[in-house]
Amino acid sequence: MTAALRLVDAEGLEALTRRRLGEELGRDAMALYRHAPDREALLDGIVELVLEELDAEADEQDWQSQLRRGARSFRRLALAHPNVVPVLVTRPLLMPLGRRPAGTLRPLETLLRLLTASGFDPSTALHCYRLYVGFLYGHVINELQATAVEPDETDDLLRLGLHRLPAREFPLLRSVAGELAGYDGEAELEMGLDVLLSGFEQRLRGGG
Amino acid sequence: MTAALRLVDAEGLEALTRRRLGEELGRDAMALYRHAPDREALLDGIVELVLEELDAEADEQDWQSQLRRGARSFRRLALAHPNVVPVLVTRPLLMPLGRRPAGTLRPLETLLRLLTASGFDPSTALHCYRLYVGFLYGHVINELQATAVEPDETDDLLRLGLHRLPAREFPLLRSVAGELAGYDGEAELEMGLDVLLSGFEQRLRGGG
DNA sequence: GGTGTCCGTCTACGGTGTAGATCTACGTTC
DNA sequence: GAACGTAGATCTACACCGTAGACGGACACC
Repeated sequence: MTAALRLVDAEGLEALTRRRLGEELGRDAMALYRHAPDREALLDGIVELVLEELDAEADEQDWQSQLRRGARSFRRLALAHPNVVPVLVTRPLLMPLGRRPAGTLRPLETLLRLLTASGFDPSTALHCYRLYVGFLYGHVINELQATAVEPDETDDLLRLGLHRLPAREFPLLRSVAGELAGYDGEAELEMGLDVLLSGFEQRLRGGG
Repeated sequence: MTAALRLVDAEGLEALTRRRLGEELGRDAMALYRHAPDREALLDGIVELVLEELDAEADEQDWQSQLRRGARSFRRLALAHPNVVPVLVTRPLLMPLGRRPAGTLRPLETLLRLLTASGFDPSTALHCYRLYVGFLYGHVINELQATAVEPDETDDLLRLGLHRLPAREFPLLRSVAGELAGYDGEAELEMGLDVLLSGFEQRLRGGG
C-alpha cells in the first residue's frame, strides 16, 4: 500500500496499475489481489494512507486555532502528494459514507467533537464541518491547478499561455497574469480561514 | 459532443468509451478521432458543454446578488449532471490554464469584470474569485457525496451504513445520522454564501 | 502423514486507447 | 462530364489494462 502511494507520487495516477505495482514489489500482479479486491480498493487504501498524515488531534488550543492547524496540515499533505489530490477529492462522490475506510471518517468525528465541545450544537457543527472541508477541497484544487504551459518562459503572459487568448474577449484575465504567476497559496488559505472562521464565530454567538 | 454528454449523464463516466460512443452515434469508433484527438479532449469537450449552461451574464443587480445567482446556477448544473462533476472539478488539476477551452475561461473573465466594476482592485478580485469557485467546488462535492448504502432501509443509521462503525469510536458521527439524512443542499449553499459574501464585503470596505 | 488454508503464480478473456493503412464520398478544377 | 485532392469514415492490429479461474507450493494444525 505504501508502495502504491510511492508509485503514484513518483509517476502519477495512471501509472498505478496492477502489473506495474507488482513489478515494483517483485511479486506477480495477481498477488496484489489477495490484499485489494479491486482497483478501487487500491485507491481507497492510498487515500486512507495519505489521510493518516493529517494532524487533527485535539489539543489545548481554542477551536479556531485547531481548525487553522488542521487546515494547514491538510494543505501541506496535499502539496506533498499532488498526484493523489484528484482521487482524494473525488473519492466521496463514488463511495458511500458508510463504506469508507474508518481512517477517512476519523477526522470527521474529531472535528465534530471539537466543535460541539466548543459550544456548537450538533446540527450547526455538521454544517460548519461541511463548509470547512468543502473550503479545503476547493482551496487545494485551486492551489494545485496547472497554470504554467511554458515553464521556461520568463514573461508571465507567455509562460501561462494567456497570449493565445483574444485580447478583446479576455482583457482582465490577461491583465492579472502577474497576479496569477505570483500566487501565494499559504496567504490565500489564511485569508479563506479568516472569512470562514469569523462566519462560524458569528453563528456560534447566536447569529444563525 | 452532446451525445457524449448524454451518454455520461445516462450511464456514468466509465461508459464513455470510443467504441461505445461510436455505437451510440451509428459511426465507427475511430471516426470520433477526427473531432477529438484524445480521450482527454472528449472530457474537456463535455466540461465545456456543461459549463455553457452556466448563467453568469452580467445584469443590473449588485455584485452580491449576481454572485448568488451564479452560485445557484452552478449548483443546479451540477445536480443536473452529477456524473460530470468528478471531471468538472478535477479538470483544472490536469490541464494548464492557458490550454483550457475558452468556454471554461469565460466565467472567470466575467466575474473579474463584475468584481472590479464593483470596486474591488484586480488583485483582491482574483482572490475572491478563487475563494468563490473553491467554495462552489467544495459545496457540490459535499452535496453529491454518496451517503446511502442501503437506500431501501428506513432507519437512518442503517440506511447510511453507520451501524457498522464502532459506537465507542464514532459516537458523534452516529448521532448526527438524522442530520446527514436530511441534508438540505440549497440551505447549505445559502449559508456558505452568507459567510463568504459578508467576508468579501468586509474586504471591500477596506478591511484587508 | 494427512489435510486445510493461505499466498503466490500462470494462463486466458474481454475491453480499452490508439497508430497506421485503406476505403469512400464529395467539392473543385480543368 | 471527368479527373483529382482531400476530408472523413472504416478496417486491422497492437499493447496494455482489470479480472476470473485453475494451479502449485508452504505452512500450521490435528
